[in-house]
Amino acid sequence: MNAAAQLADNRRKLLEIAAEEILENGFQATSIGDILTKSGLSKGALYHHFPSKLTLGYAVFEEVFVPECATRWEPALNTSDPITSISTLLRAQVSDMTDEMIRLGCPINNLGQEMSPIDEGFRQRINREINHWCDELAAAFKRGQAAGHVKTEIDTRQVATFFVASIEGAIGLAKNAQDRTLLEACVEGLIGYLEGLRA
Amino acid sequence: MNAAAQLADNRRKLLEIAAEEILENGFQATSIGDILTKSGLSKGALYHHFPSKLTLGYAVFEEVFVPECATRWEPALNTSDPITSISTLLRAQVSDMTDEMIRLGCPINNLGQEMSPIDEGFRQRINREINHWCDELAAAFKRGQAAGHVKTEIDTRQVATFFVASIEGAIGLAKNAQDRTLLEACVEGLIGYLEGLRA
DNA sequence: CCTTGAAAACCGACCGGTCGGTCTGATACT
DNA sequence: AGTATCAGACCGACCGGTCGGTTTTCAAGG
Repeated sequence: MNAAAQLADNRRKLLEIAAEEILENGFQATSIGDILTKSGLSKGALYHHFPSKLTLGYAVFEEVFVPECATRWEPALNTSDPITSISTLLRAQVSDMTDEMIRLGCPINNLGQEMSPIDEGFRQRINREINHWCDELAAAFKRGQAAGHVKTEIDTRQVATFFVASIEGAIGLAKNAQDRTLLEACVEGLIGYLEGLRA
Repeated sequence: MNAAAQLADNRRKLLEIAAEEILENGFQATSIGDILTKSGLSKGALYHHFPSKLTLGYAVFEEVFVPECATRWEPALNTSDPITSISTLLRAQVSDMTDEMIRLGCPINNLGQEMSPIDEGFRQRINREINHWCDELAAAFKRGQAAGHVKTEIDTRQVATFFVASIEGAIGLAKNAQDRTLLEACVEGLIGYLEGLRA
């Protein structure tokens, strides 16, 4: 491996291990020392790549959590029949979730709940991302309306917001209970709601 | 004030200040030192009443957060027309929420999201409480069915679970955005869903 | 092809400070 | 006198972050 690749590799390793630790313990309770031990790298290496713990946290959010999430949801958005495609993806995502994922919940929402009230940098990043999802979802519903699959009288943006809230709430409930059946129940409730929006 | 009353008073003061700190910073990031400073009491006093920080946290949950929450929701549950009474209470609760409450979110859900994956004691307490809400809500819907106000074909327990998840998710979204209009939008979405359950 | 020099990358001992928790007394009530 | 109720000095562990020094890399000059 050449030097540039090694360099990028070390940075990536730090990011991914930090992501694991943050997902498991939250940002504040994540220890730099633990990240170093797990990665086998030194404190010098970490602080060479990231000027502070906070900066590392922002990078984890933007370079690990957000892309992960985008990959997961994109397939459902570019269709003319969003209610069907979203319902299908929803069920598939839930049944694909490991018990570990149930236990840990949504990385982005976790971070938001922990950090939004106490760090404006996190808050803005997370808020921007959630708005982005709502926008995309609302656009998908609008396309559904144009294609005649979705009732025209609904406020697409409001429906999108309610959808995101319900999903995040459902993941949170299942995380507390460590019980995927809770998540399944909520998803069926949500799908029932969506079906009510069909034209 | 006699001695016994003073004693109980000190314990209560510690509980309430600890509750404020936990709500603001989360449990792990809450410092015993800060609680002592704010209360004007000493470390000796705190560790006389509570053997550990964790025990204090459990007590805050059971003696502050849970009763607060119960007071807030009980009025909507003992009626024959739950959809109407819940919708009314929901709108009232949201418009009564201060900006501070929007910023901080739901104490119980906050604690659950932070502590459930890493402390079984918190997890069980929180899970028990959430189950209790779902039970009460489901019972209210059942009474609504018996009174002919709610569709008989719905699974009341599933609806109750979805309801709780959506509320918690909505509070979480509004907390991230620090924007009560998000909460209002979600509540209208949820009320729309409930209206669809009318017999 | 080799040497060289400076910059990039990395190392880990160390720092001040904070943490939760303990312990020894002092005080006040019974 | 004896016991419940503190007060606060103190403890070791750990925290994020710094810093002086070492190694690696790589282009330029010969």
